[in-house]
Amino acid sequence: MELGLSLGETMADAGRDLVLGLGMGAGARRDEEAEPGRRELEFGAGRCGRPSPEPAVRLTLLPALGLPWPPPSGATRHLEASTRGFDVNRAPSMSAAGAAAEDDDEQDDAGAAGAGASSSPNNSAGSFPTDFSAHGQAGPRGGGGSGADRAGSRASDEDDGGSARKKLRLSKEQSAFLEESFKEHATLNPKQKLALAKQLNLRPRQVEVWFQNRRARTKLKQTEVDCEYLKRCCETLTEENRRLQKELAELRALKTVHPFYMHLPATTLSMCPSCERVASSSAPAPAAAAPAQAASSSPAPAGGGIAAAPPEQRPSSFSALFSSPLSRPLAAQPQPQAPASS
DNA sequence: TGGAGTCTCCAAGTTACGTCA
DNA sequence: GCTGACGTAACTTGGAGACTC
Repeated sequence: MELGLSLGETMADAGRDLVLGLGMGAGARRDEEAEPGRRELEFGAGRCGRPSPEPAVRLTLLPALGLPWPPPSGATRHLEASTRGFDVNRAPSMSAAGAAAEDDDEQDDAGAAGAGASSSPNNSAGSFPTDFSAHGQAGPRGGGGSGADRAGSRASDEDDGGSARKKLRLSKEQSAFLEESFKEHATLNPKQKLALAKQLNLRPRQVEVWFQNRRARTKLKQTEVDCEYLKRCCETLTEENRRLQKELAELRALKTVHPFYMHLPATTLSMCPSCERVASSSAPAPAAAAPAQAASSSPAPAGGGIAAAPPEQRPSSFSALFSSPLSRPLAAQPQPQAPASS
C-alpha cells in the first residue's frame, strides 16, 4: 500500500541526518552489499538488489544524537560500559564472565558458525544461547539446520526458563544507538548487523527484528502523514467545489432574472444535468439552443417592445454577464474536466 | 541452459509483554 | 491493586532473489 506522495524534499536533496530512507531496496542495498569482503561472510551469499516494491518512504524523525556510524571505539566502549550493567537481554545463564567472553562468541557467530567451528551452538561458554547461533548464523548452505532459522528465537525463549517469549525492553542507550544506525542504514547487511549486535550487547536477531519493526513504524508514520495530507487536499477541493457550486447558482439566478442571457452561446454555460458539471463545449447545447432559436424565430413584438438581442449583440451581453460582480470568469478557475460522455 | 531445492532477507500482519494513566 | 490503552519486542507467514546441484 503505497500512496506515492512526495511530501518533502527528495532523498537526494535531504540531508542524511534528518531524512530516513525506506524502500531503498535496489539501490541502497546494492551499495551496501557491494562492500568488499561481503561475500566472504558466511551468510554473504545472499540477496542483492532485490527490487523493492516501494518507492522511497521518507520521514523526518529524531534529531541526530551525534553518534557516528560506525561509532568510534571510545563511544562503543562507553556504550558497552553503560549497557552491560543492566542489560536485560542477557540470558539468565550468562554470567559476568560470560559477558566478558561474549566478544569471542560474537566472533564465533560471525565467522565460525558456517564452518561449524563451535561444536555446539548452544554451549558457547555462557554466551547467547541457542538462537544466537541458530539465527541465520549457520552457514548459508552448510548450516543444514532446516527450519532452525525460524525456530531460533523461540528456542532461545525456551532456554530462558520455559516461559515462551519474554519481552525484553531495550535500554535507552541501545535504542538511541539503533536509531542512529537506522538513520545511516535503514537496512542492514549481515556485517553491520553483527557489528551492531556486538556493540550493543544484543543478539543479531534482536538487531534484525528491531530494524524490521523500525521500518514498519516509519512506514506507518509516513502513511499517517500522507493520510493527513490527502485529507487536507480533500477539504480544499471540497471547499473549492462548494464555491463553484455557489457561483453556478448565482449564474443561474442571473439567467432567470435576465432571460436575455438565455441567448448566450452554449460555450459559456453548459452544465450536465446529472452531474452538474460545467462543460466547456463549443457545441450548442440543445436546452439552450431551443429557446434561443424560438426567441430568434419569434416575430418581433408589435408594440415596439424590447426585442431579443440580435446575434451581433451577444458579445456585449457576454461581457456584461462576466463583468457582473456576482461572478468571475470560470475560465480563471480550475475547472473540472467535463466527462467525455455524459 | 533451465529447473528444482535451499537459504536468506524482507514486508505485512499478529501476538504478547511492559509501561503508564 | 485493577484495568485498558499504548508502544514495541518477538513471532509467523508469504514472497522474492541468489545460489547450488
